[in-house]
Amino acid sequence: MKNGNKTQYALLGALSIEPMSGYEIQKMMAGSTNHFWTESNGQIYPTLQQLTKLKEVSCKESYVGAKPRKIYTITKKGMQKLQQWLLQDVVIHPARNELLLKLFYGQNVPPKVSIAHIKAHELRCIRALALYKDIAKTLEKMVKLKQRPVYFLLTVKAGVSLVKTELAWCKDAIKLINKYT
Amino acid sequence: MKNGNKTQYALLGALSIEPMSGYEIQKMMAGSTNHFWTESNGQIYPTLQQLTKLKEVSCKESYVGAKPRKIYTITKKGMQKLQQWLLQDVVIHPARNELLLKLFYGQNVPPKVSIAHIKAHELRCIRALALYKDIAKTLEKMVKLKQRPVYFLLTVKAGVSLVKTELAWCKDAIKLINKYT
DNA sequence: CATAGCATGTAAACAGTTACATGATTAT
DNA sequence: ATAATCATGTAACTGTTTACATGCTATG
Repeated sequence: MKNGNKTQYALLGALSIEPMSGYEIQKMMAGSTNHFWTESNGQIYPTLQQLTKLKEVSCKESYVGAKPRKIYTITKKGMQKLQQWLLQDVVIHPARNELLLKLFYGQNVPPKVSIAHIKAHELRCIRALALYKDIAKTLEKMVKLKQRPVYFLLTVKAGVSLVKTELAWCKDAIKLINKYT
Repeated sequence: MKNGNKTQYALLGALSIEPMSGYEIQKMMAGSTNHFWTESNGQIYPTLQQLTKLKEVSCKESYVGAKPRKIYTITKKGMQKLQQWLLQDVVIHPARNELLLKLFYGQNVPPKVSIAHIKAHELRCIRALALYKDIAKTLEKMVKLKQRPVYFLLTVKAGVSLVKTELAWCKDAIKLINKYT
């Protein structure tokens, strides 16, 4: 596990909130970080084992009936590693947007094809926006009551405003295609 | 080379504009698709060889002095493959945003750390915006004169509006942190 | 008793970057 | 001369997803 591996930091971060099992980390991420970070279980389980070996997390098995659950807790060493990473400059890694790639080469197909791609994207955005707005509203109240740190709210707000911008761009883009093809 | 490999489509698309060498494809992408798509030379050269084997591009060596340059041209077969891909629904692959990940776990470090990350992002955005705006202005004129398809303009406009939104979000985010920590 | 969800894990295949290697050409 | 850039390519490493395998538990 090299230093560039970000899965480890995502997991340490999750465990900095509270002790969790691998499965719970997955569910937690699905409901909160999914729009800017995902991890597959093929990454989560091996990485948790590696972090255990490095003593950056500790593992306690608890049983619900005969069913074992491994609850991981971040250690002091793990916490220090997480903090050290948080202090470092953000590393930008190039984005890949398949929609924009297809539109860029849209000249090779009829305009209605590109318009259909944009309309499909509009739908995805509308769905995402509804989701984020609910989460943002709830978080906003909790932040004001100091029941939750402001940091979660920031990321949701980023999601909301970016999706709104994309929606406006979709409308604009369709108009442009209709006008100039 | 499986069907999911998108590098091949990015290259076929590039060659649908005009015949180019691998090096020129790289340069072209650096100046136009970089904000939504990049390819490294470790991907470009092998993929061009595979596409040649599949007869989706043809290769002609030209010499500038003793220096060989391989100019690739898209074939009918390659064009059909590109079009078929353009017709297919856009496949969304999960985004990864390290800035938002670090902010999400910002509770573990002093607020000034998160604010510094956001300010660094602001700088990146300002630089990107200046770049995109120039390109957008030029393209806009060319589109109106029908000297260039509208599709390039769409992707730059997406870049401009997203970066503007990010800039506004940065200001908002810093205010929120200052208020609630 | 079947099905969905809980829970953990592995292996294979694929994707992608980085560093290295090579050598010509152009500009200073 | 020497540095930068043009130009092509390979190999090693790392990262990531997908599909598979396993088996328990709760619900209708």
